[in-house]
Amino acid sequence: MNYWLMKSEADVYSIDDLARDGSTMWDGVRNYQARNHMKNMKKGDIVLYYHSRQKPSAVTGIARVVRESYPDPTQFDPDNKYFDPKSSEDDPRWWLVDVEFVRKFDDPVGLPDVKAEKGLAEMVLVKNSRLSVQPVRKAEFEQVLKMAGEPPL
DNA sequence: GCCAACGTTGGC
DNA sequence: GCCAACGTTGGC
Repeated sequence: MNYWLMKSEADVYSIDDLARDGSTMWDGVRNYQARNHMKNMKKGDIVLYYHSRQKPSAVTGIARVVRESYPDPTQFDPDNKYFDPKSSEDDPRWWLVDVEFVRKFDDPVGLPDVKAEKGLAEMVLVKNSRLSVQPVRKAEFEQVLKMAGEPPL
């Protein structure tokens, strides 16, 4: 089983929205690296849920992959903001997964805390702040859980 | 709200 | 195939 981190802006789709909906399509990713990570996700993989562009940005909970990659339907819809005229149903360019709610942290782990933690210095989140879907090492996942004061999964 | 870092596009 | 121009992300 693998671990990942996925970013969302809290006012666009927060961990509370995911808790309410139960599960969601992770649509709208238009970055090849992020897409490739989603293509590699397996059912049951665990996801750290991260809120970006807020004060402070923070890991706010945990989600789980419930459906492995399939074409992002928004790329084919001309009325959708994520429409991609260069993509086709025969050869889709963008793929996504479905994730389900697992847990919301009572005490989110803020980015400054992540950066201050020596054991997390190699996290993609610290090294490349722009990637919206990124791999996480098992030890990193466990460290973040510990910092949140959360019991193991 | 600013702007640095990064990714993509397109002219040549 | 290079690289300047442009657009977007996201920390601050």
